Amino acid sequence: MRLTFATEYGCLALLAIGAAEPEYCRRQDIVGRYRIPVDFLEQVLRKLSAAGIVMARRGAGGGFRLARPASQIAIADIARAIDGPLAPTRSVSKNFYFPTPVEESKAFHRLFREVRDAIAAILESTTLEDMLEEERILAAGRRGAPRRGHRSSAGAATRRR
Amino acid sequence: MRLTFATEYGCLALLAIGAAEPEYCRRQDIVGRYRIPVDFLEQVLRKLSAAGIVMARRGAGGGFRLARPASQIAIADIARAIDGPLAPTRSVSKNFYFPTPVEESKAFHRLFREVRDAIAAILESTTLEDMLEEERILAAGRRGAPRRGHRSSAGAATRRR
DNA sequence: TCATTGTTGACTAACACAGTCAACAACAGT
DNA sequence: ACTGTTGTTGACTGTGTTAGTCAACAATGA
Repeated sequence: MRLTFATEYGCLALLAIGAAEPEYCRRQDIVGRYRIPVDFLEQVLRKLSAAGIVMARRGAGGGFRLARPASQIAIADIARAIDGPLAPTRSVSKNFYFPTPVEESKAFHRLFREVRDAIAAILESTTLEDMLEEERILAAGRRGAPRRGHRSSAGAATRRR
Repeated sequence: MRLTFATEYGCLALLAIGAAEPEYCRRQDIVGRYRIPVDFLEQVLRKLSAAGIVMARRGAGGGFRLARPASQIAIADIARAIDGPLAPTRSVSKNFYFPTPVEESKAFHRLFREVRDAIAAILESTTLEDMLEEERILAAGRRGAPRRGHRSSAGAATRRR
């Protein structure tokens, strides 16, 4: 796995789209909230749409919204839709397997698979809802105690799904 | 982190070099044991040498050997020497930090850091010695019960360091 | 001195990444 | 039916990375 800018932009975009639910969110609104080149964002949204993560509606009052509840969208789904394999190398990828030299060593092959599992464990069990909630808590924290040494620290998101 | 062929070849090469200890291991010996393009291997060994993981000696009876005991070489050292950052994205890399878009979201930034930590935890705590031993056990297992349903399964390598 | 070994730097084809662009298609309100 | 708003699609480009090759060079041991 290498998380490219595309996936990073995709995550930010989904934060904006998720926050706008159940309203449709325009590309301009996304670009207004986060610093993303609008023409590039277009491509990213296309992939998210093709993967069935967001749905679009054209015309006035149109835009994008989540195709299913945020609690049903794992971060792993997002990364895979945009950047492909989560695995550090193709030969240990479950969804994008392809042979690579490391298969010549059983030990290293097993180790890399272990890395893959560790990555997947985190990204599969964390949902977009977790991220939205974490952002909300942080925003509330900043409003609640405007300019103080933030004490509540927001904690890790609760894992569900 | 994306583990390229270079790192995969490097791991295999170190398996050969480690197994030859305390003798020097020639490039030809490495290429004999594992299927690696010799001219590419050259570049990989150069990086491992520059990183102080292997040392070389020229001339007859020369070759490569480990610059320190296999138990002191973490797999993370190998990957970093050859492919750079372990982190899934530069903005959460400790050794190769560089800003990326995801920093606009505290929640995602934290999540990606968590992924980085999970990867590092595995790769920092596993050493080349663990890999050599795992390979030895597997080889012995294959010799011990030549063509049977391998029952002993070799188990996970013990973590040290 | 000579064969053996590693060292260095340059080179390349193919592909991925990040970004841009223009023409097109659907939808809502009037 | 018209108009403006919004997403859709495909093509394009410059830069860097990946994987691999090559040739000239430098040290070492016998």
